[in-house]
Amino acid sequence: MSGKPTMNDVARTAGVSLKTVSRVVNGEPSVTPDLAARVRAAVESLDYRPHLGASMLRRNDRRTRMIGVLLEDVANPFSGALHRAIEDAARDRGVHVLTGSLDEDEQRERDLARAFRQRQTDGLIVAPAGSDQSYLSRFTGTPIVFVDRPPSGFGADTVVSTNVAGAAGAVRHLVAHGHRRIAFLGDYQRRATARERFRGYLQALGHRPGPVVHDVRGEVAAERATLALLRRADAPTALFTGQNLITIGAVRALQRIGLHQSIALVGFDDFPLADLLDPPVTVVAQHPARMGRAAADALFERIDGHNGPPREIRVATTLIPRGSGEIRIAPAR
Amino acid sequence: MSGKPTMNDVARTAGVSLKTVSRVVNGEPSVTPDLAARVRAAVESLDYRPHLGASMLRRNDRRTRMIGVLLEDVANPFSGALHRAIEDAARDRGVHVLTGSLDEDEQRERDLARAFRQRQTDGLIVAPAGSDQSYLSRFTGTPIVFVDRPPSGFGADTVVSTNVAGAAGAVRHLVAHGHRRIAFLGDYQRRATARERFRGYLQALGHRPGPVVHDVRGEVAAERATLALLRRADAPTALFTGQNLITIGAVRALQRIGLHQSIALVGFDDFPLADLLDPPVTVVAQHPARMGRAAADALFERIDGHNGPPREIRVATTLIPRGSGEIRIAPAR
DNA sequence: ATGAAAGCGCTAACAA
DNA sequence: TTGTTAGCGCTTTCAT
Repeated sequence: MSGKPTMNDVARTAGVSLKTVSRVVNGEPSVTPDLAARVRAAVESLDYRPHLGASMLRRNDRRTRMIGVLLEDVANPFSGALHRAIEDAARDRGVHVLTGSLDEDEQRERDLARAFRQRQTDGLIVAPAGSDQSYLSRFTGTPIVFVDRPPSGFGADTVVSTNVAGAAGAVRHLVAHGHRRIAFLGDYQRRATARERFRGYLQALGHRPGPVVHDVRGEVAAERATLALLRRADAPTALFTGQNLITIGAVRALQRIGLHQSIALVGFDDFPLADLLDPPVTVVAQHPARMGRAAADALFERIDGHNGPPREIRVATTLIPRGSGEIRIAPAR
Repeated sequence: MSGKPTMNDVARTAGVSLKTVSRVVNGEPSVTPDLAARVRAAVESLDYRPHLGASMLRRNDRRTRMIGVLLEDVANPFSGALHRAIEDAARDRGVHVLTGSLDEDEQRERDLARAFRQRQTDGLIVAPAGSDQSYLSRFTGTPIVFVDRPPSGFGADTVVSTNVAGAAGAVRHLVAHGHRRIAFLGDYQRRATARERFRGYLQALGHRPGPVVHDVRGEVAAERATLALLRRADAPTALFTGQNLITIGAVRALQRIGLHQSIALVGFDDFPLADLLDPPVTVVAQHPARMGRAAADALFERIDGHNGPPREIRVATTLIPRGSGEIRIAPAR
């Protein structure tokens, strides 16, 4: 009786059997109002809370009502928005969320996936860091949904942006403003998303692509790459940046050399305060909240027993013209 | 055998007793190498993973190696940074993190705190939404640490910024640049943090405060309040904004009426891209990563049995001059 | 060094 | 309607 009270303590206090307490706690109807009241009083006076772990151990459905979410980094805005949407969907169902940041580390992806599974999470939502998810094939009984990036070597529901169409739209937008030499600055090409965005870029430009820089990683690298690009003899008149941080790095570079009003820029993925910069940055916005919701919905369907083939859910992007993408090409003189 | 393998399945496969498997799995030394090898082989071949819930149920230390973290909103950058720092500290100890967003809803705070406790989390880190945490006094055996905001009606370790000193420093910075009419725009005064920042403002200005607007909530309200302030006869020459979103709202207002180069601004709490705005925004930066780490460290100390009186841990802020706060007062003409 | 029995807190299956 | 018994997967205690 010194530690937390158990069902047995409640039973003793209420003068009923253990099972009667269980019935009341679980809202089974077949209990006399009189007894139920006594049980509830005992629960109240002892401040008894059922032990979910113990109950789940014995229960037939074996649900922990807990899911695991593996994100790139819970501190970045995109991951944060995904996380929040998943949390909201989970809350509607009384499910709690375990999270972990992967930092592009595939070892951590495997470790965390295993650890969460070992905690009997009812399912997993994964924004993959590694380039091989085949280790998940042993995860029988734990539904998995991928988000933001498609998996390799393992099939499951996947929620991703319309990367090709979004990138192509961005580049066509620049073409419509008179640009012909449009540069591409993109993330690691080993990532499917980066490849897709590059594909969209190529698609929009037909067979006349501009200068291309792949495998740009992070803001600082993007700033450097942009500066290098603009010093070239065939310097582009417009930039298409394939990712968040690359866009910000490019903005820094343009401001630094005073070309922010003359070189056009469209970035893939929106970011906070993009509309407050000078000029405001035109982006292809992804919709992380919709993506998170879609991923959670898909996961819960699977948890509820849906058993169809893997689905690919594409979430449309939105071009948001704000200024930087509408800079027209300087008239030849 | 159709579901996940249990320790018993492993024992049968390896031809040893259940307890021997338990010993091997838990790394107890007293097992013959020969038997240990057989057990490990069986574990491997069955892909056996111990059931953490079951083990924790029987174990003496009763640790789930899971903590709960209640934040304002996992999607906002400050909460995200806190969360990430806590996650990193937890990972060092093999602990996993359950999170929940409170959205300033005190009901949700109580519900989630209870729910996490019911899941036997080893401890809780709470950024309180409500103005009364006395319900936590029933949470015996579950250590709690507060972060970002102090609790009311319940004593526990608390990690907060040096709000008074930070705010006073910001205002003195403006005074040093010639300003005398410095406005204060602050969050809900029922929040201790908002009150502290206001106190710092008053402290720096002695008994000659400028125009004050309290209870500004959100970006849009801040923009409106700023516009109203600047239309007044005694319009301030400088603004001190007591919170993130208020700062951004003020920036919008200043840009909109073209006063961003003439009215000085210092904001409490840094935000992404503040340095890319025009002018770059001077802020009193908080250090959410340090705060999260400090909160996690304090919590783990408590979990490990430390039993001293509640501690208040203050994390120093940093004034980051970027431009907006160094605008000098326009010479009288 | 190994194993058998008991039991963590709870629910399923069955009985009264 | 209520209670009894068994047992979820594991660790403890105590015997061998």
